[in-house]
Amino acid sequence: MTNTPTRPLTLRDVSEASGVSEMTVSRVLRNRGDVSEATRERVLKAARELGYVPNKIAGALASQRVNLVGVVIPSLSNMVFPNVMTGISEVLSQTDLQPVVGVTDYNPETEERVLYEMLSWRPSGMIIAGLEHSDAARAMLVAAGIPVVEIMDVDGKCVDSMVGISHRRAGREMAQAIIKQGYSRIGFLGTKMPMDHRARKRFEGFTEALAKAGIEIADQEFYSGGSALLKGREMTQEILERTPDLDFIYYSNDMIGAGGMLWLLEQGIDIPGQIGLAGFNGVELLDGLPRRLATMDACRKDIGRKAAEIIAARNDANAPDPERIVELTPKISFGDTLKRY
Amino acid sequence: MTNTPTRPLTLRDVSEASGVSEMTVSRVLRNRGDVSEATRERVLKAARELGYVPNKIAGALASQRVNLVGVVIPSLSNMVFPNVMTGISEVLSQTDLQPVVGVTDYNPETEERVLYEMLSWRPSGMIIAGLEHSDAARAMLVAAGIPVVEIMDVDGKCVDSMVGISHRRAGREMAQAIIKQGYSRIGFLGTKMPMDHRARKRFEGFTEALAKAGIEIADQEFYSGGSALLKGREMTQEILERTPDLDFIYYSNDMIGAGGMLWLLEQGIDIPGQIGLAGFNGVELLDGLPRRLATMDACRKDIGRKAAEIIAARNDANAPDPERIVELTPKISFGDTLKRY
DNA sequence: ATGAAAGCGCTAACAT
DNA sequence: ATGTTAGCGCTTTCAT
Repeated sequence: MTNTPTRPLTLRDVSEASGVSEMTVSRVLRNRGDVSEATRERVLKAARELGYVPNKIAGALASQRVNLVGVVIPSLSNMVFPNVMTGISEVLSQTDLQPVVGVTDYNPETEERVLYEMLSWRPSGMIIAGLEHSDAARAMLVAAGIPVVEIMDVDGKCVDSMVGISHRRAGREMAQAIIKQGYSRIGFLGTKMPMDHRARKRFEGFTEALAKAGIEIADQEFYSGGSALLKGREMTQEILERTPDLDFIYYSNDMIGAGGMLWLLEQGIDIPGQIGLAGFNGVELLDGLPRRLATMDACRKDIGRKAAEIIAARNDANAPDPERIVELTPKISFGDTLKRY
Repeated sequence: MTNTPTRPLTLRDVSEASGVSEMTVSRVLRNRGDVSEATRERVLKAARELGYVPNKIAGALASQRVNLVGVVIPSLSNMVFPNVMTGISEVLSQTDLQPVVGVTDYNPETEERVLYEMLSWRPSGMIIAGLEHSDAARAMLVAAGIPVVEIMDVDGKCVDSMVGISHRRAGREMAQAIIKQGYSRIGFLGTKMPMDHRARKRFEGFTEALAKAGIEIADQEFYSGGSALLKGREMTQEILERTPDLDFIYYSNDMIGAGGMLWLLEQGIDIPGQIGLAGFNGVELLDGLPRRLATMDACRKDIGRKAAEIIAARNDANAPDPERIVELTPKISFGDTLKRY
């Protein structure tokens, strides 16, 4: 503030400026231990006037404590993970912990690298999307010796703890609801992402439940890249040209579902009478569409919140040990695109 | 890998396991200095088998170098900043620098806190959205003595460098295009966010250009919260009930513009004949809508890329000094909702 | 090509 | 209530 330092300021600078030992300055700045109000103010004043910003690197090394929580997610380009982040932030902001985000692009090697980088900062906890990781990644997570919460999915084994929904079950339940409403010529449109294990599990659950009712997917197609809304529009047209007698389309996410819905409405097709539609996610973004798409909420914010609570509890010596496995249960919203009795 | 350590591993552990001094282990792990191939391999093997992850905290303290770049942005809940992040990541991934994201929720106090936290980790550079910051925040940025790039906006003074577009000009140019096409009863629908200075500047540029043509905004309204698409729908209905003779609506972002468009199409209103529409941002997300909304690309990814390039160059002693001020120039896409000759 | 010593800027633990 | 000492786990620098 007073001058432009060429060298970053240290505790020592504040100590000298205030005439108080480094240790006491440190105490004041961290609100730790007893410090008289007088010294306290002198120190604060000096720190403020110098524009001192503590060096957390040194602090972390000395205290062996880092108030960072690593969050490893596959993508930021749909609303799913930002919503999860919101839940995480809401909870962590009540503690002294801070989230640090890393993005993997659904790439296992990138995930490994991101994880390695994060762990090398010795965070207090780790939140990571999915249950599928390379052996090396899993080994790192174990060796880190910190609380690890794997999120989004509970269909599998976790390293330490997990919070999520069963995507297999989600797929199954949607299939059951569709069958129950009398649909039988069912198509599927999804993303071509071999590494999106949750989408895969939903699809598996979906086909499995159909099979149990003696129904097979009548047609299906997978896309990659491009605007989801546009892809939904295009693919819906294509699949119906190829298989005109479909009476239902299940989409792997709400965005392509919305694209399909808009196209069908333009064609004057009766939804959900002539053809029914459902997506997945419960994207608030789409609330303003002409019809509400049938969907299933993935509990994104709750997942983030719960995961952060687990990390926070495990970092708090006084807190009771939290549950290690938390399964949330999404429910179907029928919206306007899935018949109901 | 071999056993589950209760204490994090250190260089010393690798040193002992490989029978090589800590210093040499450090050299191997960082690919620095001359190390014989033989020792090199012994060290790598030991490190791998132990599952050693270096402690960057100690490394950073000793070397006085942190390969982190702080990125401070207001929000993750629309696609704008994720797009910026993509550009930043693309460039930084070619260097040894890593982005660390902080979110301010358009709140100056939060921004100050996030900034303080980040700077306390002594990052190698800082990218921060906007030119408007509290005095304290600005002082911290200056005192940090690191490259700082303020992004998104160039209408103002920067601390150190800036990359963005002129939102005032963007608003002006949209107004001029609208006038040129003969529209004259113009309404505005926007977000109520006093801290979104860029939206404010666009609005100011817009009204200013209208004024120059002797036109005043015929009606306007601001909203906050909720689904943008839905708000666009509702507000469009409201503004037209209140002011039925509007022949154009300018929206502060594409999402509410899309909501408005959908509603107008449902009403059977002729777009862009009876009423023209324009938004702002160029959201790819919306490509699949029945009509393409007129808009202006905010150059989000390029802004991220350019900002990261500046940081990277300034961290590279061999690189030439980059330009400190970069103004990108968005252009209008007329889409299907703004008449053209 | 390898090692030894010093110290980065803090905080824990122990005085006083 | 305040100060002193000894590291935290690395890297820099200087030997060898």
